[in-house]
Amino acid sequence: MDKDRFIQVLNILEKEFPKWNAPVVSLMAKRDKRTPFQILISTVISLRTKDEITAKASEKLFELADNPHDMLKLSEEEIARAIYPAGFYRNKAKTIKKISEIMVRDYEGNVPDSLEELLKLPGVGRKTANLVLALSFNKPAICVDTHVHRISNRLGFVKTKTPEETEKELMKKVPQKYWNKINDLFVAFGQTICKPVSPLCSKCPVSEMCEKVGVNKSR
DNA sequence: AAAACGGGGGC
DNA sequence: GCCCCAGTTTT
Repeated sequence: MDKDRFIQVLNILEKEFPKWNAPVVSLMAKRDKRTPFQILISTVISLRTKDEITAKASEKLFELADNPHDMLKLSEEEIARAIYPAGFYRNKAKTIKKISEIMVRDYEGNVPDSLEELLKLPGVGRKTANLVLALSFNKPAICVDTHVHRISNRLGFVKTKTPEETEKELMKKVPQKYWNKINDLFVAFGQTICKPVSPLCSKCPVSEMCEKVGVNKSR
């Protein structure tokens, strides 16, 4: 699959899943009204967690604290309780607390806006850092989660083993103006149609361009 | 009853 | 590279 077809896929998916209105991407629904801190914390909560649950857990936590200073007033137990349904709650609570501490101590309560600084934060890897850059600071970034990794490979656009390889390949092959659309569209697409197991190829709007129609497993 | 879930860290 | 975190939803 060449570059033009990949972009064609993005365009088709964009019609299928209009911006801010994707069927299940509720984490994104209010993101333009969220502060960078809220987006960062939501993204931490979202690790290995569906976005509807993420959205609910985030709202509950933000009722208690929506900035790093207030967050530090909460105990780990209180944070864990608020985000409990999202899973990995103890790890995430610790991470949220540490991040808040670092923001207050080193960044005057702000979220750093460079990839290097974000990656230094505990619990923040490439996926999280890139998503924060894209959503909080409107910077071009390709956020490669399991959906982006899987779908890019299924389409045959890349042949990679790790998300990091996928990120590099996509950055090479896709013009920058499309970078921020990829994650949005592939997550919506991946959760509803191009699912990891038993994808709904018969309902897929881009099956004609897919090299793996009828696959039954992840890649 | 299993497997899967918008990863990341520790080893 | 492997294993852990974890409850809820889906198959």
